[in-house]
Order: sequence, then C-alpha cells, then structure tokens
Amino acid sequence: MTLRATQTSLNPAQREAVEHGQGPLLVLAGAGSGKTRVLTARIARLVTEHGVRADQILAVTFTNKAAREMRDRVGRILGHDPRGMWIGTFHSVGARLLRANAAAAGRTASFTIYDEDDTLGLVRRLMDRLRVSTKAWPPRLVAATVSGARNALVSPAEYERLALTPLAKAVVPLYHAWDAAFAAANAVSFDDLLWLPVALLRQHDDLRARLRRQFAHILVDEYQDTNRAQYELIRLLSPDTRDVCAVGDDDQAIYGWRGADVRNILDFERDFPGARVVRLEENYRSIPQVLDLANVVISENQGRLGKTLRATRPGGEPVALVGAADDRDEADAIVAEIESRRGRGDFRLGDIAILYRTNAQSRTLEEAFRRHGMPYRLVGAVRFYDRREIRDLLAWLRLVANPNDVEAFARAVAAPRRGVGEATVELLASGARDAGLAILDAAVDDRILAGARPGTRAALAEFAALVRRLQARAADASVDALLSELVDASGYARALAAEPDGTERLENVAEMVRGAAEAVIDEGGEVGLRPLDRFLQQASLVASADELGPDADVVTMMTLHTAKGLEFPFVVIAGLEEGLFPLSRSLDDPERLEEERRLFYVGITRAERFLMLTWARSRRRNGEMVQSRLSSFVTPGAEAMLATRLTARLRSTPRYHGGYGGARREAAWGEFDVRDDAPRWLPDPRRETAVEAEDVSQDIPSFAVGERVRHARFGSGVITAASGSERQGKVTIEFDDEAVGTKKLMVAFAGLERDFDS
DNA sequence: CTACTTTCTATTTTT
DNA sequence: TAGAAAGTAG
Repeated sequence: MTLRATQTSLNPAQREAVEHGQGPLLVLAGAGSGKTRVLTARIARLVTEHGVRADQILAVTFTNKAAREMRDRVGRILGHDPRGMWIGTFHSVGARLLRANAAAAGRTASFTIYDEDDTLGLVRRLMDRLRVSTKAWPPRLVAATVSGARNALVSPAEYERLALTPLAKAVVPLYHAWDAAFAAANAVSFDDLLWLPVALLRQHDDLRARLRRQFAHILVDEYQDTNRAQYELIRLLSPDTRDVCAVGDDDQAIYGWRGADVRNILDFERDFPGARVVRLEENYRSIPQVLDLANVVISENQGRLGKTLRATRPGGEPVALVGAADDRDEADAIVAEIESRRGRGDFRLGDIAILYRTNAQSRTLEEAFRRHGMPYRLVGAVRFYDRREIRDLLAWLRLVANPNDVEAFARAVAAPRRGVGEATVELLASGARDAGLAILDAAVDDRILAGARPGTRAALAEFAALVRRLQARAADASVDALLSELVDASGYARALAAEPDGTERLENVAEMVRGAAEAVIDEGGEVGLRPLDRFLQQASLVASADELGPDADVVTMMTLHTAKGLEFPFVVIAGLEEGLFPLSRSLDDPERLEEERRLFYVGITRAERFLMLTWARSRRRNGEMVQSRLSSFVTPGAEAMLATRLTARLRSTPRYHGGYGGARREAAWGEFDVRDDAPRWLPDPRRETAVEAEDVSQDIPSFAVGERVRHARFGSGVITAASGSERQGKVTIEFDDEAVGTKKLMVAFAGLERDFDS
C-alpha cells in the first residue's frame, strides 16, 4: 500500500466525522475516501480523549478480514492491542451473544453452526419427515426461501399469513418445524446467528438493557449491506445516547440478493433523528481516469444519495478496453499485458488483481497463467474448509463437541465408510428425536436399533465409543492433539492414503492440524469456552476474503464481490459482456441491473494506477460456446474515455474488419416476442452450439404463452412465461399437479409436447 | 449398504 | 460441463 497524505492528516470532512461528539452519525464514504481511517481514528479518540473503556465499544464489520484490519489499526494508533473491545463480524458478534445466552435460545454453549450443506441436509430430512416432495420443491429452493424469511425477520406464523405462492405454501410447514429441528440438533443456521440474538433481545428486557448500557458506542462498517436482521440487531443494541456511527456507501450496495436492504442507509436519518451526515468524496486511491469512468458508470443509476468522487492523485493512463475473440484469447491478452508491464517495471505481480463476475471464469484464466508459467493465487474458489477431507474431520470434531449434531453424525459415521449409510442415519435421527436423545446416544440404544443388522450395530458401537473417548479428551486436550488422535484412531488417515489423490489430501489434513495448533493460541475474547468450541466457531465463520494472506508476489484472481474493500495498483475486470456482466438474469429487473452496475462500480474503484477492461466475442459457458456483445455498462459516454483495442485474433476474424465499433453495431438477434405486452428486455446473447450446423431447430418446437404442454415427468400444465431465444429458450410452466407447482424449464431439454387432449 | 452408472439440471455473487 | 441426484447391481 502506498503512503498517502491522509496517513498523516485528516481532511476537513474526515476530521468532522472523527471529532463528532455523541449522537448518531452517518458517514457516506465514497470508494477510497479513507473510511477505515475515519472509523479507527474515531475509536482511538473515544479511548484516548474520552476515557471510554474498551469493552464499551462495539464495532461491526462484514468480513473477518475487515475486523482484523480494524483491530490492528486501532491497536497501532493506541500503541497496544485493544483488548476487550468488541470488534467482529455481524455473525461472530451474534454467535458470541448467543453463546453467552444459549439456554434462553434452547441451546447449550457448545451449539454448532450449520453451514449451507448442513442446513440443506436438515431441510432434506425435514421434507422427508413431513412428506413434502423434494421433486416438486428442490431443497435448495426451500432453504433459500426460509433464509430469506429469516433475514427479513419474518416468523413462521407471519410467513404463513403471507404465503401466497405454491412454493411459499409448501414451505410453511417446514418453516414451522424449523426451529425445533435445529434446537434438537443443538445447532443454529447461519441466519440464526442474527435471528436468535434479535429474538433474545426483543424478549428479554433485562438483557437488552444491560447490553445497551454496556455498548455506549457502536460503529458499523458497510452499512449499505445490512439486511433487516442486522439492522434490527444494531437498533436493539444501540445505547440510549444513540451513539451509533454508520459508515457506508449506497453506490457500493451489492448484497441485495442476500437480503441486504439499501434502504437501511437511505433511511438512517429517519431511524436516528438528529443524525449528522458527513460525506467523504475525496478519493485518495485512484487516478482521475479511473474515477471519471466510475462516476460516469454509476451516474446511470437512479435513486442514489448522490456523490461524486474527486481525485486527489495526479493523472495517469487512460483506462484500456480490450476486445478478444474468445475467452482463451482474452486470458492470453491479459497475461501478455501483465508480462509487458512487468517487464517495464511498472508493476510487480503482487500489485495485480483480475476480477470477474462468476467463479467459473477463473478456469480459463488459470489455464492461461499456467501455460505461461505465471504465478497466481485464487481467492475464494475452493475454500480450504470446503475440501472434502477437511469437512469430514470438522464433522468429527463437531460431533465430539455436540453429540446432538445430526448432520455431523451423518458425515462422520461415513468417514471412513463403515457400513453405516443413509438409511441407518435416518433410523437413528428419527429414533433420537422421538426418544429425546442425542443421536450419538441413539446409536447405542437397543430399542432404537431393534431392526438394525448385527454388523451395523457393531460398527455403530465402535464409532460411538471412539467419539465418546475423544469427548473425554476434549475437556483438556488441545484441538490439534484431538485431531491427530482422531485421524489416527478412526482409520481416516489409512483410508485417505488408499485413495488416488490421497497424498495431497493427507497434506491438507496435516495443514489443518497445524492450523488448529495456531488457532488455539488465538483467543477471541470469549470466556468459558473449550478450545474445541472456539476452533469450530472460527472454522465455521471464515469467508473467502479472509484467506487473503500477506502478499506473495503473485497475481490475485477473485470475484468482484470478494474484491470489495480491497485495492490494487493494476486491476483487470474480465468478461465485460452483455449477459455475463451484467448477468442475463438481472436484465429484466431494473433494481437488479442497478445492483450489477454498482458491482461494476466497485470493481472499477479497486484500481489505483491502471485499469483494464476486457471482453470476449465468444465464450465457453456451461459447455457451449456463447456469442456475446460488449456489455451495456460500457455506454457510448463511457467508451469515449477508454483506450480501446482488439486482439490480433479478433482483428483477423473476417466479420470484424470494420474495427472495434463493429461489435456494437451488430444487429440485435434472437429476440422473440413472447406476447405483445411482454416487457422488452435486452436480447439474450446468441448461443452457437456445436450442433448448430445440423439445424436442430426443427426438432425443438417453439411454444407460446398460454399454450398447454405435457412433460414426461411433471404431467400437463400451462405456459405462463417464456424467455430467451428459440433454441435456448426457457419457459415457465404452471403444472396441473399441485405438488409439482411451477417450474422453469429449458425448451431444448425438457422434451415438451403440445397437450391436445385437454 | 455401497459402489457404480446413468440421468438430470443448473449454471451468480457469500457472511 | 460438471456436479449432484437417482437408479441399479452386487
């Protein structure tokens, strides 16, 4: 990071924010305007000039990385570690509140945190038990629906009242059974780390009053990305003095799809009357060429608080826009650019980041980097904790910590395989539920095991005995010792070693043991917890951005979302194609399109000295070549600011001899009207499939809205909507069978027939 | 019950 | 295309 003038002095707006006395304060901080500096300076000032105790300060962020950075910087200003200060993510703060008040939430302090997969497993079991068809309603969809309700603070009872769609109606009984199922497993979902503390604070006046008194000063980072539950948590905790400092940027709100509500920041002044609003518009990060583009791009959005970034850096190079023939060509062009600039000594590899909309794009880039022998690191694609072997061992540890954890049991008992499968787990889970036992106890309960085969019983007995033994060790042993023992005693290491790529996996296991040894040292300020509980919590709440270690000198690749809050001297944003960025699914919804545009804005403003945008004329997507046009985000106004060029391969494509502009002027194609009053969305990018030459279109009938069709599995129904081109079209069908409901299908694959009978 | 094969379907972002 | 789910054989 470069040393800036702001490191030594504050500009007037920053000073105003830092020195603002008690009472609500909203800091609208444009990208690169020094908001972290303001936050940390304000915290330090509370301590040094107002004599505030560390534990009276609560500072909330979204990522562990941001929290860590805040803690470090506050510590640096104070000259010592801010011990006792509550600096953490929303979820870790929620977890901490919940652990301290677990009994009130029907849990023990050792409750486990279910990730998406675990939650999905629980949903499947619940659907199975309540006879809700997983065919008609994919568990993923059900889980996402409940998650949405939780984040919006909608209770099961309220949800039932609001349930109108067939999906919502199917979800109602599941949502009603939700909390009991989680409580029985002594587990909480991710969303519940916010929902349950909110519920506790609402119900228990004494607890709320106590915490309000304790947290005399609250600071919230990235306020624009808070959802209802997070907002409510802050509101419930805010002290009577209303000393809440929210920092955010409505132009960088990019988590609406996860329930974040920009209105939280837009309405701050209403929620906290008398709030002072400070705007930080001076940008210390980027050259004017980059900021000009950012301003032009974001000005397309409606409904902003309105802010213009002002450059403080001297001018540099114009932003580059490179058109390529296909994704491989694009990757090669990026590598070539990096090579030439590094050769000139402009940048080190560690200065460079490549950002993209979807994780899938990283593959082509990786291949190109490997081909050219250029080192890189991927952030967030496959998280360490997502690896199979790591998840297996975490399941073991979780079961040791929490014998009620059904999902952990199911996973651990099958790692390594010991002849206990899904059917047996199901037997134990329901038996445990009926008898009010922990699933680990059910595994050795004669009544529950009545129907099980002797071999299964023996395997279960051995398994349960081992877990119990580890449980006894967990009271005093360190997590790494516990891990080593279980890897050995369970036979997991032996089983892994026998696998094809076992060596690498064993290496990961070793790394996990090392990590556990270090994690134990790292105390998060929580008292009364076993090292094991602390380790598990830490492992459950890591996010991809957290993996960003100190810079090795390699190129960094990540999604635009994970890049939020970061900065790099040289940034490449790849895949600027209509349908990819913005993603085609946001094209027919103005709000989502604006969110995509904000994401672009976030990406642009990551760049310090050089920004390069790239797009590819055709790209492999999900196994087929897709033809694309330049993204509509590059408006003519924006384009005028760019230094545009084409790769040699694109130039040599006959169709594009007309030069760069040819790409834009290409006719819109593939549009087909569903019906006359249908909204006119932008045309989908045309797809060229390998079979195109053989004119497959004859075999794919086209359908119109209102037509009746028949599907082999789902039966008959009516088409209620259609989209996309003929060959790649999708239709929404409302099936007659209530249990099937409404589905969106690809015409080409669905094998639909016209239904003449009815 | 597991391991293998076939089929399907989803292709966005993640605390 | 790939990854998961469902189906099948042993």
